[in-house]
Amino acid sequence: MSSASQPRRGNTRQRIQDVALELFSEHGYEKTSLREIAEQLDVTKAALYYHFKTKEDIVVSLFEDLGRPVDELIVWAQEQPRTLETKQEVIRRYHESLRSAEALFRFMQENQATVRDLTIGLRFKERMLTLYGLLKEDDAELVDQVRCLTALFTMHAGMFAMQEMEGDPEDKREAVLRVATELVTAANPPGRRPARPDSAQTASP
Amino acid sequence: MSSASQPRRGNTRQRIQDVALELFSEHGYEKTSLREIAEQLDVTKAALYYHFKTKEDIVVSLFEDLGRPVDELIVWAQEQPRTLETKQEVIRRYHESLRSAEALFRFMQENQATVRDLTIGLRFKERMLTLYGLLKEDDAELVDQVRCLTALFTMHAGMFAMQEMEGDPEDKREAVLRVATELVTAANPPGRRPARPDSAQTASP
Amino acid sequence: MSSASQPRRGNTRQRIQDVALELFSEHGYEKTSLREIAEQLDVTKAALYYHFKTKEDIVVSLFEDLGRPVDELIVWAQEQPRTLETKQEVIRRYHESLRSAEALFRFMQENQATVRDLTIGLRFKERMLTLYGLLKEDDAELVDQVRCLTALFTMHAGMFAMQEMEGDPEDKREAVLRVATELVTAANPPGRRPARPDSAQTASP
Amino acid sequence: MSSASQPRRGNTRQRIQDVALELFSEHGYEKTSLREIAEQLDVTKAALYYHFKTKEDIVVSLFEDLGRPVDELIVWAQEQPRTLETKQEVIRRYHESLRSAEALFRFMQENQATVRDLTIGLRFKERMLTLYGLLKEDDAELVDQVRCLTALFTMHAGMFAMQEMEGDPEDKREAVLRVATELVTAANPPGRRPARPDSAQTASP
DNA sequence: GATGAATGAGTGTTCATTCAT
DNA sequence: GATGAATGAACACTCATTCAT
Repeated sequence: MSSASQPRRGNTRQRIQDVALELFSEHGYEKTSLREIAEQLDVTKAALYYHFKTKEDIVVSLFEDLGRPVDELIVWAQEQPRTLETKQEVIRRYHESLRSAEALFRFMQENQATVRDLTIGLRFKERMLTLYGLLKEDDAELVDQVRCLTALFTMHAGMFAMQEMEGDPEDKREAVLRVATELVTAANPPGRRPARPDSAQTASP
Repeated sequence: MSSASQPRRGNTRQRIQDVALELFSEHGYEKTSLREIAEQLDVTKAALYYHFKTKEDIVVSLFEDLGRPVDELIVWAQEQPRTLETKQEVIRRYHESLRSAEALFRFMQENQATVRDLTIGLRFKERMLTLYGLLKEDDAELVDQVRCLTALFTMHAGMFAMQEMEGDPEDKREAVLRVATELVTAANPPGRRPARPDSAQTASP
Repeated sequence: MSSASQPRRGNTRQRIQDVALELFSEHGYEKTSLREIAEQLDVTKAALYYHFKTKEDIVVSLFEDLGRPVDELIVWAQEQPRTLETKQEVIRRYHESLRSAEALFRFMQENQATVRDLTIGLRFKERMLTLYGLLKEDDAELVDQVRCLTALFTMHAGMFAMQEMEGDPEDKREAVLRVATELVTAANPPGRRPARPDSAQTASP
Repeated sequence: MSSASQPRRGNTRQRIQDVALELFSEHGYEKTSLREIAEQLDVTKAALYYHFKTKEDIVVSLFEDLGRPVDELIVWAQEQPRTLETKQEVIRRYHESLRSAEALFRFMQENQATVRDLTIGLRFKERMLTLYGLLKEDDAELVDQVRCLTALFTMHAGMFAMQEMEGDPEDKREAVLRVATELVTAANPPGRRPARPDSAQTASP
């Protein structure tokens, strides 16, 4: 029942994360200063330091909080049989995770040079490599390796690039998902014969 | 007959570009200071300002010098009939341009948030959109639009991601090219029936 | 009961203003660097920026704080009948204001070229024009207009030039006031006949 | 026969002075950089150094070239009997000198803080004191000293302030001259009784 | 008579961070 | 749970000046 205008009690940490993520993903990490964040929240810079040890720490917390679904997805996938269906499901779930943490992924996509130097850079890279490992065959040919990588990148880069195009957002999202699925399917031929992308609809069994 | 100790030759501008590009692409634009660049060249910061009006101006000059081949490619493509063969050739040539300006494209790929705020951000975006327009059919379906975008992104992102994997660099490059070609081919079906990605070999005429 | 070594009191802002005004009026605005100001205060440059947004902002604050009496004088004068007595009183009070903000006016007098480009340049000019408007008749002849302007300038320029001459400061001040009063009196003839400067003693009724 | 567009032969020194004076008087000495001057002349900064040893040297040369008439006036005046008529003539001639070197005097008027630190600062001050000495009686009372000073300042400050007012420039100039003459006349009473400013028309002998 | 290339010392400004309160 | 006041290190940039050519 608290009035809307007054600063809410215990949610400052969350509000910092929200504002920080918005600014980081909009202007970039380096170009977003703690002063800006503080001003937008109408607190002092020092207040940020009560909740986070450093600027980098804010990013780490965002990565951990918003990236959790992906980690869970990885854990799940590692318990599954490595069939094509599993892989398609990985794509589908990853696509869903991206949607719910869009700003974070946009930030990581557009600030790669920066992120690389941050502590999470390594963790992010490892995560991507793990996902990649889940998608490709162990003895996959080079072209199929590229297909798997591309499947992942499509979802990252594609989504943001698509945003500026016309069309219903849901439709665009689905198109991206379909191409990613297609790629992963093509990269995982049944036995020795490559699967037909056509047969790789988004439809789940 | 110039002494070896004083390199007061006319190549300073070029040397600045080289070092700057190396540092920009390695540590990012914001994290590379003009002091670093100057120190690595063993000149003063002020010397940089003799050759370039601002830090941003260095990037602009790099973009203009190294990006010229792509602009020429675009001019060429616009004069060609918009057949599948032309599009495949666009991919091939673009792939080749990327190779010769690898550091620049890595920089632009990994510093998107920064580049967006630079003057060249807009120009780069326009260039990508033009290329994209050259690849896709006018009335292409959403999925085919995504395929074309992905073809381009694969070459950008894929190349850098691949670098860290094992295998012969030339082989990897070729695999990337093949997937990109495949995607563009699939996005440009003959008549009304969409082509199967599988049938989209790199096969040249 | 605070220890003598750390002057971390709440007067820093004021101290910055004091030192800045002293240096600005002594060496000029451009030739006074923030480093100098900071050093003289034994704080860092960054501390200045905690209290003032920019270098110019320091000047603005000085102008606003020290110039207030003049603004009040203007408000007062605008409520009075526009008689010769009022005008003489304006001169007297303005003369008094100059005394209490001597350094500021010296700064503005000696850095006109600089001040013109500052935000306060316009405000200062407007203030002078308002004062001028309060002194002169609406349909004053050119010569009388010049007399009013000169009355004001005498107080500005005269006071600083006089400082270097010998004689009791109070006497010099009074002489300046007398000439200014004389000029304004001459510029405001009773009816059609110009008043005799002689009759314009500083003596108030 | 030289075309108007091409840089004329031997007049570069003069052109530098012209441009420099214009910029100095418009933006101030410190805010005018040699780069600006060079750019406006379409030569390099180094070219300026062929003609002038330092930036300050440009000002010195301006002061010497444009201020010569005043020095000549002083020489002339020192040979004259120190009568009121001579003094009035000094005012008249000084007024004329100001007109022909308007930009220089505007510069010196508006950059006093700067000029004070320049070599010419002292020379200018001495010149003013000499003029002042020529105008006032040896045993003049304080008020009369102020009148003489004001006479000089009116011509400096008044002229620039008047410029922004409406009215025929020549008329304004004459009004300034008249007030200055009036002041000097009032400061030089016949016998022991002070003259009335009123009786101090610009009337020439 | 002038340029091309450079320097050294400085400028105002911003930043992430600290800490006593 | 947060602030007020400050710091140290850095930054992009500008300036007057120099000198070999």
